[in-house]
Parts: sequence; C-alpha cells; structure tokens
Amino acid sequence: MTEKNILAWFKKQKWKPHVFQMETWKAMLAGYSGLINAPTGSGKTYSAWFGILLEYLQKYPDQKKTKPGLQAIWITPIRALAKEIEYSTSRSCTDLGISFSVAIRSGDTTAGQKAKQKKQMPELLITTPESLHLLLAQKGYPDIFKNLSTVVVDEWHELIGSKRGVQMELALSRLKGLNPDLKIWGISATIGNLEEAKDVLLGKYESPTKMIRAKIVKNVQIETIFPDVIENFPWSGFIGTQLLPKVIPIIHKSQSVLIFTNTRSQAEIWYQQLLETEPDLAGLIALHHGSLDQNTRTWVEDNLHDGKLKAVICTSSLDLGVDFSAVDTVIQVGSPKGVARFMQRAGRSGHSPGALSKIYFVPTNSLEIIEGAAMREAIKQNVIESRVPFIRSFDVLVQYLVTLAVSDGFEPDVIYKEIIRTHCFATVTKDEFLWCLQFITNGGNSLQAYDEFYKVEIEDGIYKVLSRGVAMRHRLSMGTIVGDSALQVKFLSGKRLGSIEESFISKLNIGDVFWFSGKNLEIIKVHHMEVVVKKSTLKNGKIPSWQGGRMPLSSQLSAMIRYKIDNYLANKVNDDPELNKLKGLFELQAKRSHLPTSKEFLIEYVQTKEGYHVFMYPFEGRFVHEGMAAIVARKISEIQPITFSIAMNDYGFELLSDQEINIEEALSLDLFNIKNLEAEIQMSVNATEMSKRRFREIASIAGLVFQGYPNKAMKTRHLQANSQLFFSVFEKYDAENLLLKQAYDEVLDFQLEIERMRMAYDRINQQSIILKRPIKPTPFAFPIMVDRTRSSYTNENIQDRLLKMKAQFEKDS
DNA sequence: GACCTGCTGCGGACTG
Repeated sequence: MTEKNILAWFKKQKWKPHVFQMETWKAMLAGYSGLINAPTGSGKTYSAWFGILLEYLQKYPDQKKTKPGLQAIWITPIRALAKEIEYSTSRSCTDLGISFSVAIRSGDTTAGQKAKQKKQMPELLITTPESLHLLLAQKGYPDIFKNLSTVVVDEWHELIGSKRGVQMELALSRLKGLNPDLKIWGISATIGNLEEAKDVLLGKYESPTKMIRAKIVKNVQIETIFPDVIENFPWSGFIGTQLLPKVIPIIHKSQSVLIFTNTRSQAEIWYQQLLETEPDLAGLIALHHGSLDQNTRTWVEDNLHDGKLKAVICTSSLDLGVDFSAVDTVIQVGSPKGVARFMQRAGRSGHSPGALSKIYFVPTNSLEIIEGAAMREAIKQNVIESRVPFIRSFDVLVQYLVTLAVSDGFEPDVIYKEIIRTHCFATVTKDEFLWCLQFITNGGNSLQAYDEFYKVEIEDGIYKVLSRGVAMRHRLSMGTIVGDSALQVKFLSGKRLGSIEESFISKLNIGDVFWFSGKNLEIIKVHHMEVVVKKSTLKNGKIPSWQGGRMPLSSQLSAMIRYKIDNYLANKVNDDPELNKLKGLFELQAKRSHLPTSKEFLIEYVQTKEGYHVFMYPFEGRFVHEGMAAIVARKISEIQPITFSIAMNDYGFELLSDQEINIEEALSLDLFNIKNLEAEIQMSVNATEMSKRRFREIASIAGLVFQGYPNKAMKTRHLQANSQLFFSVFEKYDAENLLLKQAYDEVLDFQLEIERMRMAYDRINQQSIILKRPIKPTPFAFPIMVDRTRSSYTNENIQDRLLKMKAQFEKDS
C-alpha cells in the first residue's frame, strides 16, 4: 500500500488531487508543520488526511499486524463536523483496504465507548479542544500520546480569536513537550492575518514550518434586494420583513435556501411571517438557532443535508458545519457586519470547487443598502478581517494548570518552559507563573482563609489534585465557553424545545402565549429553571429576545462604506445599483446637512423638542463609538456643567442634553486631539463596571465560581453575584491579582476596541471637520435617535428621569 | 413619520 494506491483510488473516484493537496502530503512526510489555507469545498480535509495516512503506511507497511495506537488527532471546533470527518476518513480506509481505525471523542461519546478507547485508542482520534483537555486530565495520559505524530486543527480561523484558541495552544504545548517531533497542521479559511495564525498555532519551536495556500478562487456574486420605492423604506429598524415578499419568489425558484439573520428573535420573526404569508411552505421550511433544542437542530441539519427542506432560517448556528450540498441559494438579512462572515455564509452554497457562490443581501433599513456595495468592493479588493489572538489569558492558564494537576500532576519548571513557547503566554514572567501556582494552591493573597481554594497540593515538588471532589468538579467545568444560564422550555410530555432567558419569561404570566421554536406556546407553569408549555391556538404571542453578544461592524467593512460614499460623490455609481438606489436618501442628507467625503468628519447639531443633540459619524462600529461618545461628553462637560444621554449605532453616535451645547467652543478645544487614550478612557468610561461584568467569564474559566452540575444550572443572578463578590474582594485586598487585571485589559481590547479607536482618532485628526446645524434630524441621525428611545428603560435613563422629576418638583415648590 | 436587535462554540472517570 503506497502513495500509488492512493492516487489510483482518487482516479477511481474520478477525482484528481489538487496541487495544494499533494503539496501538503509532501510537506507532512518531510516532517514539516504548517498551515493550509483553502476555501470550503476544495477538499481540504483530504489534504491533511492523506498526509496522515501516507505517513502511517510508510512507518508501518505491515499495518495489519501492528497496533501502534494513537497516531494522529484531528481537532474540530464543533461536534457536528466530527461526524463528517469520521465518515470521510473511515470510508477512505475501507475503500483502500487499509486497517486504520478512526473514532470520535466528544461530549456525545458514551461511557462505554470511552472505556473501549481507554483499552485501545484508535489510530485517528477526532475530538474537540475541550475533550482533548479532558484527556490531559486523565491518569497516565502521556502513555496515550506516546506514538502520536500529527495533530490537525481544522477550522483554525474559528478558534484563533477566542479563548478556545488559547486552550488549543496550551494542549499543543503539552503534546509537543511530550513529543518534540510532533507535527502540527492547521486548516484555515482566509483571514487577514494568516501568517500570524500559523505562528500562533505552531508556537515557538525550531521545527520547519510551511504555509500552503490552495490557489482556488472563490467567485462570489452579491445581489441586493431592493424595495421598489426607497421613499417608503424605513430609515431605521433591523428586522427587514418589509422585503419578505421579494424573498418568497427566490425561495420558490431555488432548490434549497439558507436565510441567515443576525439574531435569534429575528429568525423566529422571519419564520413566523414566512409561514403566514406563504402557508404552502409549511413542513418545507425550518428554523435553526442556538437556543433551540439539540434534537430539533439535528433534525433540521439532517433534512437539509438530504435536500428535504426548501428553506432554513438560521443564525450563525449554521455558519460552520456539515456540507449542505443541496443548498444552492444563500440570503443574508441585515448587515453582515464583516467581510469574512459574509464570505463564509456565501460559501455555504455552490460547494464544488470553482462553483459560483451567489448570495442575496436583504437590507433592513435605508442606509444599510450601502453595505451591499461595500461588501462587493471588499471582495473585489480582497480586503478581509483579521482574527486577533488572545494574549495573557491567565484564566485559561489557571484552568490548564489544575487540569494537569488532576491527572498525574506536573513539575512547574517543565510546564513553565512549555507555556512560554506559546504565543499567548510568551511574555509571562516567572513571578507571574508563581502567582498562578499560588493561586491554585491556596487561592492567592486574598482567599487564603477559604480552603475550597486549596485545590492543588505539592508532593515532592509535583503539583497534584488529591481530592476526588475537586477533580470531579474541575472536569465538569473545563472549557472556556461560559454560557448564560437559561430556562428550559418543555412540553408536558417532557419533550424539550430549547431555552429562553429569565428576563423574558419574568415579564409573562401563567396562561400567556409566546412564540418560540416556530410555535405558539402557552405557559402552564414555571419552576426549577423550567418553563412547561402546551401548544396554543392563539395567533399572536410575544417573541422572546436573547441578550447575546453584540457584534460591531468590522473596521474593514466600515472603511468600504466610507469608500462607497466617496464613489457616490464622485459619480462613480455604475457598478453598484445600491448607490443609484440611495440617491434620494443621500440627496436629502446633503440638503438637510451634508454628505461627508472620506476626507471630512461630519458633526450635526440639532434642536428638537427632546432637547439638544450632537451627532458625530466616525463610521467605526458601535464599540468604538461607545468609548468615543463618553470621551467627547466628558470633554464638553469640562467647559460647561452638563449631562448627556448617549446613544450610538455602527455609523455614529449622539449626545443629547436638555441644555444648549456650545458646540463651537467645544470644537475649539480640539476634541479629537488625544494624547493618552488609555487615560482618557479611564476618566470617561466606567471601566470598573464594565470589567466587573467581564469578570464573570474569567471567574468561571479560572474555576472561582462553579457553574453547577449538568442539567442543574445555577441561576444567572447567583453566578453574577458570586463573581462580583470575588471582583470586589480582589479590588479591595489584592489589586495585583492577575485575573482582575485581565478583566480590565479585556475591556480595553474587546469591549472598547482601543486599538481601533486609536486608528479612528488618527483618521479624524486628518479629516476636516464639517459642522452643520440641520433644522430636522437627518437620515444619518434618525436611526441613532430611534436606538436611544428604544432603550429608554435602562438604569441610566431611569436616573435621568428621576433627575427630571426632581427638577420638576423644585420648579413647582 | 419612519422602531419588534444583539451570534456561536464544549462538557467526569475513578475505584471496587
């Protein structure tokens, strides 16, 4: 059995291996580590898989007699993908007559299967980052990995920008420590920082590395769905069902459609309205998002795979995963927020190499139409976002150290040398590492009085967990994904439908009806984190919303939007029907105020019956705007005592006050000349409050708070309260706590996007400021104003209201 | 006059 046989097999399959695949095999056989960059549907799995197989055949030509144990590990970020990899790898073994066993190890793996694996590991183990760490927490784990020669990390672009990526780096550092010859291969879709992605994955070792790029062009065609009359299209809003009548014919003429929405509630709304307008589609369309029960989701995936569904309305839950070859059309509803995401979604259709991926873009408000043109330009210019890797994530490090202590225990010196070879922990000093050791042995400076934090003990210099209880709890809470605890929705029969948030259900009573999982449901009772429901015959129910993550518009896409406005102003509208369509709106913006070129920075000052508004439009995504708005507000309040309420969206922000604002004077202060951005932020933003919220995740990953046993989730407010308690204790007694510092750093890096803010300030300082005083709010301003009124029940506004009431009271008396 | 925001991912095994 040689390479020849494999090539012959390919021939039999009528499949000619691509150059990049052969390149990969060669590099793997020559002992390289590396990163493969290939689009989905190009055969990237086989590129790495046959490398593994060929090496195995070379090492053990007589494979039928030898049982060398675990040869390779294949990491996938989601379980659904594991099944697909298992299918294609084991099928090719059967076809080729090679004795090479393949098995999955994930949360789905039964105890029996695990026991079997323990006796005899397969040659290829397909697993997740979390399950790999669980293996590292087993007694005698080095034995499992002793013959391991290759680790493949699939979809590395998905992991690199998250703490799961950090977890991966740590596991690899250990495996590399056990076996210095270990080869590591990543597979990644195109991202802006591929070279960095490779370096982060492979760590700092001497071994030779290679980047392999499949030069396969993915043709993406974007078609924006327009309203007939732009004048009737709303200026704000994010649901977009106005255009539903135009989406229906697309569904009918397609074989199978994926409709991506940005939020779970939006998916529910679209599903509901689609059924209402087109009852014939009942049974042919389905819903898929992260809060639906796993069984429902699997059913949808299977039927989509088999081509039995005409359309599925989904969220990012179907961004990744199984190959849905039946899908020939993709629709994106609302802003795609970023180029990479949009490309990923577009790629879910037209799966064969070289095939055209067509994606329809359905804008949900007028201004958003421009994003269709911006996206087309980004793809033309090949502009794509980077995924920034985490650094110095001490929460993950602390968890990892306990993991190793749960197994056979570890020697600190050995592990320190390994972790500083990772990208994430390269700058960790000996002292910082000692801090981590202390933290896991006695809780650090402030928790020494509580023995529950004496998790790890030292025996002959080896750090070990001796308590079975600590070990069990640790195994249960491994991983870096901290979910929001939610209530389970169930029928009386016990059938699960999915989960919704406490805050939503608390607004309803027994007997009320809500729409969820594509059904109208009546509440029978709520107890023990469960909502028991029955089907309702009522037509209308409230639709739940979930407090998920908020994704800002990417800076690449923002830049393209500014560029497209320039194009419009320069009359270069030929390639983009979007710009033609926006003519009326842009003319109104120019008439009432001004349409800024990319060399201009527009500020609008408007008086309405609500008060005095200042609008600014950096077009830099809502996170940056949040920070900028706070800084501008503070600077203005230095010249006149004034309070503002602040609102923002992805295009700009608003400061509103009931007092007149001396905007000229404020501008003369050089509002945007920032010398020390970090200091400005500290003075303007309530960083402590933001960090406190951020700390919940860190406390959970670091094992400070226990999330509860499976299926017995703790209430969100308990978790929140516990982590806040630790936060306050550390603030008071342990200011040097590395986890505390990490919370502050994460707020600056991810919540306020400080680097991006810095670039935005640099740009604004190059621009000329255009101040306009429109009589009425402009098309740019309107969506931001609406955003503010919508959130009028936040604490901040209650405070405002109280103040107003107080003022009123003073006036009356 | 325009309004139904807020994603995804994972998950015990030891001892008798």
